[in-house]
Amino acid sequence: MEKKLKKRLQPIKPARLSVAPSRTKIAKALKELLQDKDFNSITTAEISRVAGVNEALIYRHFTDKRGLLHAVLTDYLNEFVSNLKLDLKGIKGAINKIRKFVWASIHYYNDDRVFSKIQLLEVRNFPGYFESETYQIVKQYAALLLDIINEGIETGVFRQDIDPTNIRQVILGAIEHYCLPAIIFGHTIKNDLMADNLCEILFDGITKKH
Amino acid sequence: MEKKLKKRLQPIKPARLSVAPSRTKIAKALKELLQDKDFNSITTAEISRVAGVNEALIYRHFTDKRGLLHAVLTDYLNEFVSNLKLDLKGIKGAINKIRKFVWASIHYYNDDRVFSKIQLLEVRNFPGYFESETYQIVKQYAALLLDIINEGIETGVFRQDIDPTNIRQVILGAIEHYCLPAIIFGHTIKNDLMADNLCEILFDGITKKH
Amino acid sequence: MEKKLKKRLQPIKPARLSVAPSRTKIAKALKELLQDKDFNSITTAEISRVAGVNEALIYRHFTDKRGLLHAVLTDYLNEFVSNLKLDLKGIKGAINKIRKFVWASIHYYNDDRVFSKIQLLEVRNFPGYFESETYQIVKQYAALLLDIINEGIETGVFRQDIDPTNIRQVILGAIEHYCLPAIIFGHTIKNDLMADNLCEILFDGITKKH
Amino acid sequence: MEKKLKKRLQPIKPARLSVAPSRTKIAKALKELLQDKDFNSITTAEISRVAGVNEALIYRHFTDKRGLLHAVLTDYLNEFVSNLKLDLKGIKGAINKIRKFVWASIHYYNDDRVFSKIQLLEVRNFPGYFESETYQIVKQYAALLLDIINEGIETGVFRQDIDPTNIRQVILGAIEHYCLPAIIFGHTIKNDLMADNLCEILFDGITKKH
DNA sequence: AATGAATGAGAATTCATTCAT
DNA sequence: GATGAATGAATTCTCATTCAT
Repeated sequence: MEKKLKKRLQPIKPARLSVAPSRTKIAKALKELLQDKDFNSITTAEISRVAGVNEALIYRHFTDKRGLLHAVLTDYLNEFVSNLKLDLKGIKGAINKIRKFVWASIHYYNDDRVFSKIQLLEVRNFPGYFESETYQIVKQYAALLLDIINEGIETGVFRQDIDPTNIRQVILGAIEHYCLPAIIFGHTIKNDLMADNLCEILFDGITKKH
Repeated sequence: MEKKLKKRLQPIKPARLSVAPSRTKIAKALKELLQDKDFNSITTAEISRVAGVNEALIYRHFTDKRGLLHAVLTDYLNEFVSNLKLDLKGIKGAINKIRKFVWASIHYYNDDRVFSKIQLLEVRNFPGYFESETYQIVKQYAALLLDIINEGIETGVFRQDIDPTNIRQVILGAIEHYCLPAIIFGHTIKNDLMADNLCEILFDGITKKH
Repeated sequence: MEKKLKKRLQPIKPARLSVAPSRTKIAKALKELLQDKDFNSITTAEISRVAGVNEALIYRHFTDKRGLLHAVLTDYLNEFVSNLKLDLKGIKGAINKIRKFVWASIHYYNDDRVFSKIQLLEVRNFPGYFESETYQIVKQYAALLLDIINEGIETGVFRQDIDPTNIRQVILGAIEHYCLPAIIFGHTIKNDLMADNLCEILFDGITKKH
Repeated sequence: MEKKLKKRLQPIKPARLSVAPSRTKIAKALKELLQDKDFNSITTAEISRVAGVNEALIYRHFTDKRGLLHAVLTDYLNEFVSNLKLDLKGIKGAINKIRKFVWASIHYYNDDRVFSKIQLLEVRNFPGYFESETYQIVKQYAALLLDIINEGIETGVFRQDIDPTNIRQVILGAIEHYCLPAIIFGHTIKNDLMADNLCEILFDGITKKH
């Protein structure tokens, strides 16, 4: 009875807080370190030191040093993709959806440089990345875009003479390379301007129309 | 004296063959190994074994293991860029030049998967890459494209309302992501078709024109 | 006193069942694991997983990982030695006793391969083994044999010109090496035949008698 | 020509000196350490420290920490077996050969305690031992004994009613267990006495003959 | 130009064990 | 009696790189 009382008196915690706090500390420590160094030059010793926990604990919570990274990335990407899905709700028309998609993607790359760097520069190089869960989420992201393109084609606003996956690749590549210099050299991206420009090109091409 | 005589009797070789044969062997060995593994998992021991030379010799010819890679990449990129420059000679009009540029780039990514993989997946992740000679050559490549775009704008075939460097990024990104899946999963790229599709989108955009 | 009372109130169980069930689970788990791996490559984590209990519980019931093994071995050896003592009861004559001893020993090695392996291959290598309780029981076993030999010498059936402990060593060694190949390579031992052969040699030697 | 001269002027070295001196140092260091600790508790760091060489050098000369041990054991056993073969030359009669075999084996166990300990207590427990080169040499040793036994049976001095491999196991076991206590507790073995006693028992058995 | 030998420095991972609850 | 969380300590092996010759 006393126990029950005690429990009730404690602040209500959201369910997600049930993950071990040390796990969170470790993840946080990695994120922090990624701000300054690339993943490969971060040691598990460092991570544990920054996290203030024992090195072995990393291996309780994650299979691996790389497992840790993927867990962190997965969390992050999941959040991004689900946010994006939400953002796209209620938007009418493939055109507008693409705009939103482009804008949000740029926003994401702009916002969290740590993850952008990993995503755009590091992770592809990791052995096993293309079999990882992380990559599965990236595929969801790409699938989202493909759906929009297909919708656009079906509703007659996008051209039908080109394979939609090709279109998708162009868009993804365009977004990425738009952002890449800023990521690499640490500039800020003007989100609105960039998104507008990019969509302009995507929708109407680079030739001058008369 | 005997040696000299011997040399003179041999067929005349171009100057560039004067580089030490061991240097070439080493470079070749690395290229060979890169076919199967990524650079980081190739050891200097392996390189020297495959090359059939002493491990220490790597350090006679190159500053570093990474130096070796950059040398190899530099050779490769130099060749590509100078070929591309040549290819562009005599072509009239920004449109046609872009077509050529796109086609040649895809051709390059399609042709030598080893270097494509390194270029698109690995090298960006290397510490110091963006200060490397290799990157300088890549910048030449990008500059080439920028020149064409500027020409197009000046001659009024390309739209003027968008920053040419942005246009360039879109094109570079589009090319890259067009090729990426094939690189990653080992498909062959249909060069002509891909180049045509890509240029279609680039020139006229993805919306349906009436 | 209270404790005693409490005990009396509980349903009457045979004394040995009073050991904590978790203790038994742990011991059982170790035995199970020993079937496939050697002791050193079994981890406490594994043991607890197989036992279905918490890892820390091992340290409630046993001082040590090794302590656990010794406890398990001790149980086992105790049973064997007391059985052997029983078996020898009522047998008349040193010769017959030796036969029984040999037969029973082979039977034991034949029967439980897990313990044979440990006994013949592993345990001697453990630091502190020769000070362990387990070893004390093995010494009882050896003492049993020595008694028989002494009896045989006193009753005039065994030769008196050789130190009985030497005789004992020969017998123990002979038994062991008779069984060793089967233990190592997993054959079955033909108990009766082996025991007969062995005794033949022991009793009369390997030279041909005329 | 000059080179040749130079070579000839150098002191003649035995071929075996051609093994890298560092290799020898490492092997020696291990042997030294084995005097006090068992193999598993010796670290590579220690070995290299005692050897006065770099730790990594161990891995140049040997595949493994265990590989090092096996190399050392192999050397040792090879020497022993070839000595034994030599010792047996010129001896007539299976009986005398067995005597020699027994005497030499005890001598060997008596002489180098380090190796005896490993051989009798440690090595059997190593994963992969029974597939190792070391074990192959031990098999040669056992084969040598089997040959003698077979000779004895053929020439009618040994009994024919028992499988020679069984006889062999008895002899090997007897030798081993004769020596074991001395190995374990560090006594010295009285080689002649022990060999005589052992042969007595082996040849004529333990029963009193009238 | 070439090499055999040697090395410094690191770094990930494993595990038995302890402690607070 | 039982447990989840945490940890200290250790250790093998890898590899790029250097140096004397």
